Amino acid sequence: MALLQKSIDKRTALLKATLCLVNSGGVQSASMAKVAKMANVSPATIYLYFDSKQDLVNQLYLDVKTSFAASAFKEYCPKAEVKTNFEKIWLAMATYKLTNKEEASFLSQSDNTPMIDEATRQEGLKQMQPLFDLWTQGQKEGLIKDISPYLLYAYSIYPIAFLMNMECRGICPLDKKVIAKAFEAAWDSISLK
Amino acid sequence: MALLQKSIDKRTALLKATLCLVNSGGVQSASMAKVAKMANVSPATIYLYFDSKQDLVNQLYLDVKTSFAASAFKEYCPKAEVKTNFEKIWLAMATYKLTNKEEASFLSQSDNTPMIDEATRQEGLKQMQPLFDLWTQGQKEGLIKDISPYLLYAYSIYPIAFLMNMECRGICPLDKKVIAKAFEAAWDSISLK
Amino acid sequence: MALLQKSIDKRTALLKATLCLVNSGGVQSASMAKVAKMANVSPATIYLYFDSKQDLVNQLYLDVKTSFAASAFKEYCPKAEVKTNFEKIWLAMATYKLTNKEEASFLSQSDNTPMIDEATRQEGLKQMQPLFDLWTQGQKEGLIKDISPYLLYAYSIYPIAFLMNMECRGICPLDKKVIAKAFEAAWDSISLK
Amino acid sequence: MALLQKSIDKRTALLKATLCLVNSGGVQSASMAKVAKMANVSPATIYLYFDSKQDLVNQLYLDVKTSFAASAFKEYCPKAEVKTNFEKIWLAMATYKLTNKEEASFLSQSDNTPMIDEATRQEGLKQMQPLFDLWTQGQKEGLIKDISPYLLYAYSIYPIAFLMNMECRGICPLDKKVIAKAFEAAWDSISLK
DNA sequence: CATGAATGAGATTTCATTCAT
DNA sequence: AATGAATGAAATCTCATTCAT
Repeated sequence: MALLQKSIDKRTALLKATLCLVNSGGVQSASMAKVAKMANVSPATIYLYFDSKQDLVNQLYLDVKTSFAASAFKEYCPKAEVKTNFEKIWLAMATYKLTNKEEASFLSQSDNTPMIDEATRQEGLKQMQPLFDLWTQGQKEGLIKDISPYLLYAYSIYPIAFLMNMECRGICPLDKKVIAKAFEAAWDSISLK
Repeated sequence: MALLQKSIDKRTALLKATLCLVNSGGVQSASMAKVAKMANVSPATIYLYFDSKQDLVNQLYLDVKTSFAASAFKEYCPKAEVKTNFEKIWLAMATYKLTNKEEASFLSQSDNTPMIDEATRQEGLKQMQPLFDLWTQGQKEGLIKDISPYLLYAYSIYPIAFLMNMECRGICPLDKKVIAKAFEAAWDSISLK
Repeated sequence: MALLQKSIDKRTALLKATLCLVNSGGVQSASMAKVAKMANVSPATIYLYFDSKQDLVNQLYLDVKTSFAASAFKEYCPKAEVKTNFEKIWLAMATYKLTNKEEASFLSQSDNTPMIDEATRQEGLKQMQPLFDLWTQGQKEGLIKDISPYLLYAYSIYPIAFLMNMECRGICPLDKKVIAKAFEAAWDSISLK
Repeated sequence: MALLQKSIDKRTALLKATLCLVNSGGVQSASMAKVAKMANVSPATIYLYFDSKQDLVNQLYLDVKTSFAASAFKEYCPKAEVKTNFEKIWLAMATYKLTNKEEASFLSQSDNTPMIDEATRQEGLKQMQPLFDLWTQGQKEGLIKDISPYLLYAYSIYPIAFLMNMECRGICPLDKKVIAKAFEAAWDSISLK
């Protein structure tokens, strides 16, 4: 058990190191040697936890995406109203991205780069299922536009990533007011009327 | 003249090869050797046209961004109405991205990856100036929400990239109907009322 | 222990290979690939022991200079007479250069070439301190001309390198008689009377 | 004739550029491209004047050695006394090295480095013939020690190079007094009594 | 379980040289 | 005579991965 604990710590340290390095210089700058050094282990040790660099990055992606989804849907309540639920989820997502900038930045890189396996990406997408369900419900109730969930995602969720990037680069600070305006825009783009 | 022409051809071939390789596997997989081979020149020749790999990628970014902007603003007419102009620009952008998928895919990668110099990125941003001007005008006329241009961009322009990615991966085909719906969502997100 | 021993062996083999290659064709002809092959390791292995080619050459310089100084001053005895001491040192130096031609040849190259860092060169110079001290003592005792140590070095020590070069090129063989004459010339150039 | 003149200028410019570059970073840093640029010609032009890089360096060596010898023996008068003649030559050499530091530095590099062909080096050595003749004369007259000319050279001429190097590195400035002391040491090392 | 050492393959970049003009 | 463009070969250095311990 002590050993297992230790192992989990190392796995976590390795993922954390990878996250940090990929963020600051892309996948190419996250060499296994640097990852190992930052996680205070030997390069060889990485291969006890991951099959390859590709596997390391994929697992990181899944881990982060899962933690992102967990945060997003924590307060999701199937019985509540659609808009209320959407707002909760949207805010939770925005909050997660503001609070966990490294993770957010990594996800936005992964989404636009061939660095993650297609299969893994699909796996990550499944985590968003509750949101898709909510939209279907909203469409049935005539609250949300009857368009493809990809459009809904593109207009109501995806923009958050752009705003995050701007914030991280110091170009556009995100305070509560801006967040509120952003949510408004998100809702306006997908809601009927 | 013959010499100069030849040179321009090679430069173009090199940029084209880089574009193609970066798209299929990220910057890291676009090795100078592969780029050279695909452009049918010796690796050493690349350095007659570009200072370094970084310079090659930066110049590609600027070239593509410039061609994108040229297409986007081709029919922009300062005297026309704001919404008409915005629609023209938006459609031109969408058309460009649908017609030049490689370029579009490259731009979306560049925007979320540390592969382009910050300075070069800023340079590229300037190309979007006419759009910013249009928004300012729209805000004065009370047609467009009084929010930061970054928000406007995030909600009305940035989503196009997401839709492109989905189309490229065969997940969400973009026909005229979807495009129309997308524009609607874009306009709804930023317009007043 | 086994590991450490092995490491020292490899470091030594790499330095030895570099020495040999630099001697036969200058720094430029001592490519990392050739050094690696001659030391029976992979090129990558070199970088486990040295930071860069520059570092490799610098360390070689320091190693050789140190071993040279060790030989030179082995029998140096502060209590003995100045001339006796000088003769011992001078002969030890000449003997070292005759016995270790590769090292001697390398040192004479280093001293006239921009291949060694200035800092490293200074470091190497410190090894000659006992000789400088001896000269100072000799000057106090009125045995040695009251001139800059650089002049003393130029006339009594530096010429050995020239003779070595000639010997190596088969131009001027150095037997005991010649050595004796050479020492005489050295002493005549720096001694008073 | 105009053409010939032009050619000589270019040859000179190329040699000058090579001299400068070899001095500041060794042969390896004097790439043909850099030499061409510094001489304001195309790389291809170099090959109209020299067969190869090796040939370029060899010819530079011979040119410099010849100009050095010309200066050294300008005032040499077979009828004058040995010591007078030697002093004239020695001073002319020292003066040349002080006045033409670039050339001097290059010569001292060439003499200790495998960068010059052995054949070319021999060729250069011939230029020193008048000095060897003078020594022979001096030995006959019982003024100069009866030792190999290589010893004589090593002790009376070679040290100048060392002093030059020190001066160039700012370690040991050479004023008239030091020069006088240096000559004294030179003469003491080779003269009888 | 953990590692330091080792490496073959490959990355970016430079170089001496040639050739069409 | 002169050149700018081009290049194959090679230089330095890095990397993902393995293996003996």
